Amino acid sequence: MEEQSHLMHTLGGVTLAGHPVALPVPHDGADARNKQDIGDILHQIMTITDQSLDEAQAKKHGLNCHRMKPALFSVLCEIKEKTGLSIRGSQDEDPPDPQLMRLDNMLLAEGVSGPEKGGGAAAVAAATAAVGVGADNSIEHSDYRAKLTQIRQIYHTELEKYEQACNEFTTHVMNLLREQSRTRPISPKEIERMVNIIHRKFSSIQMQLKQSTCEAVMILRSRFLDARRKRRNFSKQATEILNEYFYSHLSNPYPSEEAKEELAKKCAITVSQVSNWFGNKRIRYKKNIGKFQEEANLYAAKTAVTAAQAVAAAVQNSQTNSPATPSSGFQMKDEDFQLDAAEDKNNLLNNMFTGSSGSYSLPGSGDMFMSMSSLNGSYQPAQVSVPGQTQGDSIRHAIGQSLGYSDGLRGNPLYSPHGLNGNGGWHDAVTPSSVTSPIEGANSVHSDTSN
DNA sequence: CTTGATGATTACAG
DNA sequence: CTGTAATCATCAAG
Repeated sequence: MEEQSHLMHTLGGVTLAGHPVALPVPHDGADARNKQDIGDILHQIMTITDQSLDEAQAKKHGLNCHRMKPALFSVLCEIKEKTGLSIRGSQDEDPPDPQLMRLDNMLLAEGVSGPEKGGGAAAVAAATAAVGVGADNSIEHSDYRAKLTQIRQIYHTELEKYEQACNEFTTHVMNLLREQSRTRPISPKEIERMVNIIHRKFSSIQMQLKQSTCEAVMILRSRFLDARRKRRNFSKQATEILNEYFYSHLSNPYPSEEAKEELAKKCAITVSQVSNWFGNKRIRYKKNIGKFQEEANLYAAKTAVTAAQAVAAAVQNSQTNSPATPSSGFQMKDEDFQLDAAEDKNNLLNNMFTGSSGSYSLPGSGDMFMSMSSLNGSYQPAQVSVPGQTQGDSIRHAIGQSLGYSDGLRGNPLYSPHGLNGNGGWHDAVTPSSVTSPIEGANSVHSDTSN
C-alpha cells in the first residue's frame, strides 16, 4: 500500500484509487511466493522515480532487459485479467453538465468568454457609443467596462493556466503510462481513460473558476445597476434642448424614433433617457399644467426667437429687440426642428399682428385657455402670482412682450396645452382642441394649479 | 434636515 | 413594444 500511495503522489495527487494505474495487489492465497518475487520487482519499478535520472534510466534498462521480464509481463497480464480491472465500459462519457452550460452561456452573454476581442468588447463599445461622449453615464459605463475587462482578463489568464497545467499533466501522465506499459500491460484505452479522468478533474476546477467569475460579474452588474439608479441630473443644456422640443411640439410631444436619436445625440444622453424624459415630462406637465405655464411661455418664446431671429428682427422693425436671449448656445440644427420652429414662428408672428388668436394652428396656442375663459370669463391662470392681464386686446401686446422676455408674459395664454383633451390625452395636432368636458377640464386644471 | 425637482423603474394597458 | 401612472431614490436649494 505504501507503494501505491507513493505512486499516486508522483502523479500529482490525483486520486487513482481503484483505477488500473494503481497496481493490482494480488489477493492473499495460493501464489504467495510468486507475490514475493513480483513484489521485489514492483518495488524496483516503483522506486524508479526516486532515483536520479541516469540511475533510473539504467535501472529501467536493466529491468527491461531482465530475463524474467516477459514472464513478469505475462504474470501482470494475468493478474490484471483476474482482478477484473481491465477496462470494460470506458466510454462513460458524462453528458454536458447543465450547470456548466448555464455558466458558459452567461459568461458568453456577458462577453467574458467567447471571442477575445470581439463579443464583450464590441458590446461594451456599442453601449458606450449609445451613451455618447462626455455624459456622466459614459463614465459609469467605462467604469463598468474596465471592471468587466479586468474580470475577463483574470478569467482568461486563469483559464489558460489551467489548460496549460492540464496539458502538461496529461502529457506527463501519458508519458509515464507509456513508459510503464513496457513493464506492465496498459492498453491505449486505459491511457485514454486516464486522460479523460484528468480532464474531468481539471474541468471541475474550471467550473469553479467559471462559477466565481459569474459571481464576480453578477456583483459588478448589481453594483452597476445600483449606480445607474443613482441618478445624475442632465446638463442644463440638455434639459434646455429637451424642453425646447417639448414645448415646440406641445400639441403632440411624442418625438419619433429619429427625433429621439437626434435629441439624444444633442443632449449626450441615451435614447431611452430621452424617452424617460418625455414620459416624465408629459405626465408631469399634464398633471400640473399651471406649474409649467411659465416654462412653456419661456421656451415657446425662446423657440420663436431663436428659430427665426432674423425674421423677427425684420418684422419687429427694431421696436422690440430681444435682449440677452437665454437660449444662447442652443441652435436648431436639425431640419425637422427648424421646420417646426419656423412654422411656430410664422404662426406666432402672423397671429401676433393679425390678432386672430383663436384660429391659428400654433401648437400650444391658447385654445384651451380660450375655451376655458369663455366658460368662465374671469379665469386666470391660478398659479401665476401676477394678476393675469386682460385678455383679448392685450394678447397682441403680451406676445410682443413675450418676445422681449418681459415679465408681463407670465400668465399669458401664449402657450397652453391646446393639445390636451378632456381625458388628459393629447389630441392630434390637427384638432384645435375643443375641450370635450370643459367643466372637468377646467376643474382639474384649477385644482391642479391651486396648490 | 426638509422639500420640491427630477431621472429611473415598475406595473399595467393597448 | 410604447406610453401612462405611480413610485422610488437621489439631487440640490433653502
